Amino acid sequence: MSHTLGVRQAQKQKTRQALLDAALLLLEEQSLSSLGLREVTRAVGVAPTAFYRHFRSTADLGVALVEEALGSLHPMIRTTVSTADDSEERIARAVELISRHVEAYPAHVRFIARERHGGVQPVREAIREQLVRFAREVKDELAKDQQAVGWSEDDLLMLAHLYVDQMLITASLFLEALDAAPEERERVTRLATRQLRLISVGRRHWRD
Amino acid sequence: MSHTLGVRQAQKQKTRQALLDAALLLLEEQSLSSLGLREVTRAVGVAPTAFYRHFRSTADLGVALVEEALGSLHPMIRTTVSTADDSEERIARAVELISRHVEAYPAHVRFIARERHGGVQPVREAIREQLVRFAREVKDELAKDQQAVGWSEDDLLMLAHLYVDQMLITASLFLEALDAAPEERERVTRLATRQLRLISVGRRHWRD
DNA sequence: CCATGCAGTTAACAACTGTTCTCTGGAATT
DNA sequence: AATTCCAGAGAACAGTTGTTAACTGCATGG
Repeated sequence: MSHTLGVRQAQKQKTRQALLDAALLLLEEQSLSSLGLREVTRAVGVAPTAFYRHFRSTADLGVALVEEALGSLHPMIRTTVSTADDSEERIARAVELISRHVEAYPAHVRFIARERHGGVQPVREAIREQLVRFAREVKDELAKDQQAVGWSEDDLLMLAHLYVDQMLITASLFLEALDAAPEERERVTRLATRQLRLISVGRRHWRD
Repeated sequence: MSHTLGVRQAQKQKTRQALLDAALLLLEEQSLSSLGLREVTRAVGVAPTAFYRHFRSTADLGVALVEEALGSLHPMIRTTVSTADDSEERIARAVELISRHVEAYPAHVRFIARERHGGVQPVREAIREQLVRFAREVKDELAKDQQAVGWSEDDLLMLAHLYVDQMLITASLFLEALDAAPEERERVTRLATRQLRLISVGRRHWRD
């Protein structure tokens, strides 16, 4: 806001972003726990020691990637779930939204799916933390709906987590189908749609 | 069956199992894609080159671990879902069964959760293949139930995948809660129970 | 009993890793 | 205009990795 940051810091952020981008690319066919510091700097074209100017370790870089990746997932999840009442068209729209997001940011989706249960503890925790935040937001969104009158806070949070997990599973399926035949993507769409539908039916008849 | 296998092959299988065990132990705090061949042999106490007598690569060892880990998950999933009609007590029993399994084979559960979306393609495919098999079996089990009269094959398979995924999510939550306070495990139990309950409600009111 | 098979060993290789210390050029500050 | 600061370079380190080749000892089958 105050002023455009100097040439110095601009260049620094530029190489920092280059490191993040290169890492994300390399992580398409390996996990973070095997990603080497030199490997990343080599891909960017800077000296290995330059890495330390930006990150303490590759685990540290991983945590930064969590922020970036879930920063892009955030608006997607909000939009998806805020329109997640039961009507058939809205479920279809939610699935479509997930599909589009996977096409737009495949590397981000892959990273989160892979490192959520991956071998680097700080990264796992960062992801878990963010997903808990998301679930809470989803819960707040669900609470606004008229369907939620008889629901306890705990039950709403339970449903929210179900939605968030289901969303990640669906995104992961779309990811696997990315370079497959279009009919495969159609299959995933229909599967995800019906699973969401079943959850919605359960939600509608919960208070019995 | 035919005859007890010779001293030679017995010893071979013994070190092979030792390699698998050591690998599983090392994989508690890293992913397969960073697991080194020498690391494993060092832990067992054999020469690095001995590794090649049993596995082509660590990826190959990973595929073998999939067989082992899902071999132990197999009966668990069958039992869980075959008793998965709607009654409250049976849901509770299923969750209890998952919890017990995680306590009995934490390393197996961790391995599957971690490598399902991990960085080693052959292992990912092996896991996916096995889970599809499981889902098919679960589908067949569901088809036997009286509730399944109006259901199409596709819808049954859809529900089966939902159950399988939910089971893995729950197992993973129990795993994280393993060395936490007992109250945390109780929280996971109640969460998983209600999520399964919601799916059951959706299942009961599906044909509307 | 002797010859073969084969699980595991030893040694060596080129390549790679993370981390340290020292240095440099140019932007930022005074 | 002079000084400080600091992102990145360069070189070197001890340690690691996967893979090769040639070997040894012992259980096995003829």
